[in-house]
Amino acid sequence: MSVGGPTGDDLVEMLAALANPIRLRIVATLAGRRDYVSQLARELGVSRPLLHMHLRRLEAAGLITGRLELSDEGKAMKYYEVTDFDLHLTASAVAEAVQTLTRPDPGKGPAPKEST
Amino acid sequence: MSVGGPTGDDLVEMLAALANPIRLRIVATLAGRRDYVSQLARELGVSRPLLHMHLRRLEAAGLITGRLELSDEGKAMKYYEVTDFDLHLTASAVAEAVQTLTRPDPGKGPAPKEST
DNA sequence: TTCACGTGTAAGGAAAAAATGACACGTGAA
DNA sequence: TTCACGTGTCATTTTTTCCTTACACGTGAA
Repeated sequence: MSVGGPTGDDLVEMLAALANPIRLRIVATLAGRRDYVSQLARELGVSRPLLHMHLRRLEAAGLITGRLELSDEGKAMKYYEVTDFDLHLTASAVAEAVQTLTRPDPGKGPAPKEST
Repeated sequence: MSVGGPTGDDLVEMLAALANPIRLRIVATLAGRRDYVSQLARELGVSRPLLHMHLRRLEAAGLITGRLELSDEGKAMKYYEVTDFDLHLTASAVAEAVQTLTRPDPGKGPAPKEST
């Protein structure tokens, strides 16, 4: 059971990628049909540079993929589409993923001991 | 079916709450047994003020709950435990949640139009 | 009283994320 | 050539998070 899921680090990256209104809307939009950057920017009402950053983040997390294509008019269009990710989050799933966390991120020392 | 899931805003909050190594480890730890703040801080190797902040964030997202109890020695102990949340994330689930997003967060105007 | 251990919060700085604006480059059509 | 539309990046500012330090309060035991 439990698809084994992503590693702890990957999970954090995916969650961080989804934990943003704009990126959530990007995923939602691409869930219906693939789209190219400029068009997507217009539909979402965000600037291209900003959209570009969000797209990179989503793609880095493996939630969307983009590829450059040439339109009939010879223009380079970058089309993005969603990958069919499937994250099932429960406390136990999190517990499992945490075992593969390589960024404990605190100083890794025993503890910051404060009162001694 | 599809539990109907949380609203878009709630989803963003939950995702943001989970998108952090420390908070993920908190959830993982509490998935096994409930625990009180100071003890949890020692186990995770983080300072109490820091843990406190993370706990608040998790509780605000509805992923954990805490209640103050009096120990036999009369000390006030705040015990936290995980709620049995169950988030199923797919592109279509995101698309559904986005419909209830109240923080489009961009200026809400049509678009920043840049070249015209 | 003092110490150990529990609770909590407020102030301030460092670091990361989000957002904007100004660029540069390429192509087809007027 | 110039315009419209596509691609991309870099530099900078604004905003959020994250984290530490320091403090305050309460109780039981030495």
